[in-house]
Amino acid sequence: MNVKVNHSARETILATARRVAQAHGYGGLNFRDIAEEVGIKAASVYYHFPSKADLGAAVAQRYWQDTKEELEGLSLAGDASAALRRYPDIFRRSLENSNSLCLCSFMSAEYDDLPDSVKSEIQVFSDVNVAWLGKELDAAGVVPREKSVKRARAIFAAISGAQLMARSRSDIALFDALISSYREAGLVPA
Amino acid sequence: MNVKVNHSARETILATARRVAQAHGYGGLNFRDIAEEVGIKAASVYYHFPSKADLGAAVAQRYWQDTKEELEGLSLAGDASAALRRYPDIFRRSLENSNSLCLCSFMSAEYDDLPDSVKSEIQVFSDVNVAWLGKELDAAGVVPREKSVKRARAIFAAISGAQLMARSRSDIALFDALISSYREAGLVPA
DNA sequence: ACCTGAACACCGTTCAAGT
DNA sequence: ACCTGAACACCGTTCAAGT
Repeated sequence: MNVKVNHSARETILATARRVAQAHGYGGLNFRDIAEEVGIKAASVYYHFPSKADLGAAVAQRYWQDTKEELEGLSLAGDASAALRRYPDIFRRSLENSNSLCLCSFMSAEYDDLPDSVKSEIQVFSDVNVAWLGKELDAAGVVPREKSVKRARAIFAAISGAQLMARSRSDIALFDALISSYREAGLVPA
Repeated sequence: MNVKVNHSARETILATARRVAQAHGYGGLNFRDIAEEVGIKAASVYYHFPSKADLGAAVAQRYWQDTKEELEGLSLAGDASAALRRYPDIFRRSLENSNSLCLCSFMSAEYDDLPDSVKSEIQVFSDVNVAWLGKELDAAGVVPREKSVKRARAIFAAISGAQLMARSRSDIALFDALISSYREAGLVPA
């Protein structure tokens, strides 16, 4: 696996903005704070991203691209059942990481206040997740083929909700209990 | 049923703030816009609510109180199975109402930026929902008694997630499909 | 190519002062 | 009791100027 570490200011801005957005949302993103963390001035951020909408869209795009790569890695690491079993861990890791929320969930809440370019990038995020889940559900054969996309959406929504509820209590054990309950009920493959 | 219409400025502020918070979150609450809608000046709002934290906490408290009343009404209207069947409609109605999100979901996303007083009120909201669901699940006998609270939490989290995903697409049919999928999978009583 | 100081318009919030 | 003008701090953005 080729891990690329990029030290350019643009990449540092992107990484910082992503962290901020997962904790405070698009509305909580502000160029002055990001600039301070990166070690440049707010006005300099505009050299790399001409507007807040551009920064937000770039962050959201990178977010789904990274997730897509991670999901592809999951697929390669084992069979479909194993991949599905490990899927919730992606959401768990956000919580482990300073009680962070999925960027897509936060921005879904902020839907009314999002520029169109940001909206469409976060929709790609859920599309990527649903497509991956549908494919793995098909491969695992746990659900009739014609139901796999519908079930994929349900799993994505339910796990997003579990992460949101766990965040509101800063309680990772609650997240685990919710996933376990989804499995017991038969929504999520065990 | 005694419907009380209250015309005091305080009540009008509360109702306006609730609507704004369900669309734009706690961060999106702003005294100038609320004041304009109410017909007073921004500074006057501070007479009724000494700080934004106080307004937020009052809105969140009223929100769970109203929901509690609505749930009690649901319990009285039929047996436990019927009540459980109609539970998702509460979340559906928010979407029908200008694609609004549950206040608790929005504020769970904003957790890091919430005053403690607001945090604790929105936690009461989920407590109220989980307690009601647990009670009805027990009465309906759809799940072993010792699992009813765990299942109640799972249902609440999953339905919250469905509402969030549907909002991000402005698509009520998606909400319906998700709930239907939860029922097919056996998570939510059909 | 990349960065900055300084400024602009705007907004959330505060508070002393009004009636 | 209820409201307001005026001020403050902050934020997104611009731009001429620096290296």
